[in-house]
Amino acid sequence: MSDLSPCHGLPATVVPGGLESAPDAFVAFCTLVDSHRTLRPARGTILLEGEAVRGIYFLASGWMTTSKSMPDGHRVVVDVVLPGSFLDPASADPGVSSVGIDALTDVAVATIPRTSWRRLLGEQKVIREAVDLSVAAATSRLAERMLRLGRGSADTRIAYALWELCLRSSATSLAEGRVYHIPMTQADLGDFAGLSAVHVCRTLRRFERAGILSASNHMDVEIRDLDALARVAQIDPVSLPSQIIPTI
Amino acid sequence: MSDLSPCHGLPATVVPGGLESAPDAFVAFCTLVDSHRTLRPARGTILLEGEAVRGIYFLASGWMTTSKSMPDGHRVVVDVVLPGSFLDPASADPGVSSVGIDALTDVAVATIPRTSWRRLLGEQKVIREAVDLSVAAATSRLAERMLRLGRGSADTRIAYALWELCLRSSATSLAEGRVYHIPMTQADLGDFAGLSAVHVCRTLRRFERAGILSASNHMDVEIRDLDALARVAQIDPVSLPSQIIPTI
DNA sequence: CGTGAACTTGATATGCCTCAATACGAGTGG
DNA sequence: CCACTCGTATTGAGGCATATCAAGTTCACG
Repeated sequence: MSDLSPCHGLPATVVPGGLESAPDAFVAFCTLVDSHRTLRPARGTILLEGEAVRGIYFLASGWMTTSKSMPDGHRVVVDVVLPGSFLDPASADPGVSSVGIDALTDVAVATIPRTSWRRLLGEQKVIREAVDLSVAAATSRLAERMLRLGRGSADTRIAYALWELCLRSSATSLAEGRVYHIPMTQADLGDFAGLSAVHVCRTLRRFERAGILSASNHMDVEIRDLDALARVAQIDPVSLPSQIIPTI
Repeated sequence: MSDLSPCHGLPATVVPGGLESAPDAFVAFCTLVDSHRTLRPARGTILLEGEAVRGIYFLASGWMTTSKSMPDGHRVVVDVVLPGSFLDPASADPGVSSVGIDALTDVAVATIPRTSWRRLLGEQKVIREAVDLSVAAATSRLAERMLRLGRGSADTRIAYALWELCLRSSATSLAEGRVYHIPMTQADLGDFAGLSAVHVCRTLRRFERAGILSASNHMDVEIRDLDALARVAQIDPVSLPSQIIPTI
């Protein structure tokens, strides 16, 4: 869906797929993004839950999370945001954010004022379509994870989380023996999967003993038994990718 | 957000708010909806998870659910759909539904082909905006419930579910002593809140003994202690409505 | 080295699920 | 009018999975 492309001689910008074939839209998009691009450090807060929203976000590089918390302090990572993604944090009230945004790694992110954004969407049909597709994918992803949060065991939740992040973070498809890195602590992963950090750790160890995967060195993951992982995650490996990952 | 309005002399249609002030859009919308309107019986299946999607749905009357299931049979109600709502069941693959759709009550629902729908959105800015707002509200709602599914106790989940459904189903605001009906079984509510039907029952009884609410006669609910319910649900009664309910 | 963040592992408590039995209410047919 | 049935709700008993608390380890970084 996304492609690493140079953009106006500035540092490489990830742009939504499909734009290569529409030079007008491509240029308009890059101009807008580049004029609002900022850098933020890893582990920094980008937007607080309930805070005023200045516009939509486009993540050019790095990983971010959107999250929500309850008064008792419990937190859930609503979604993990990867490079090339749009993010509209607005709730039903367009001026109020429904989620908090945090940087997992150093990030380059553009905050695009809503008016400019709306204008661009009105003028460039290709971009409007890319955004609509991206929204559909995000919703499908939320639903998929909501299913596991609501009804899955800890095993299922962790297995699914690892699978989803592997799928999304790598252009190439999932394969046994593949090693990938997730820039999240076990506590983050717990908030993502609805588990305590301690139980994330136990579950990972159990997977490791069962020969399903290995996870070490701050979440370098190697999947050892793809079938077993799919079974535990309750995933259909064939249909899942096309449902949660937008295709060009 | 929605309003009961006569439409072309056909049975009353609920249309998105804001359209009254834009006669063109209003007529175009009603024409499209009415030409695709069908009636479905309560408890009937409208679309299966993974099935081919013919278009977007507009619910004119009645209640529906969107849901997902895991291979082991566990199910989650992703969202409850109320009259006046749009629903695009598409996943990242626009031809495949990410959720199943079921009727809770008798419903009047229009399945609008994606091409007609896209044309309407392109031509009528008001409708495009109403849809965008409705999508933002739905996403915010999902996030809010995801938080409780992932991290809340059974008490929190049920209290939140009841609060959300009361908020959304009544034009007037929440008030102590208000009685409202939820056309769902305890099993449905369990799938909505990520709990077994048995535990839904126990939780409701416990709430009743604690004087928080009464629920009888297949989910006629009366809220007796609004503050307690908000506390249990971990809700801010002031800010929640504007975040999950689109305003005209 | 010293410090702090992240991870690991153990012990304990409890919240929720599952199974099972029973009760209730609406609709149906005799 | 009653008997039957089916879906739904209620209540009890028991077990397991996960949270929480606590102690200890490892590792990166000063």
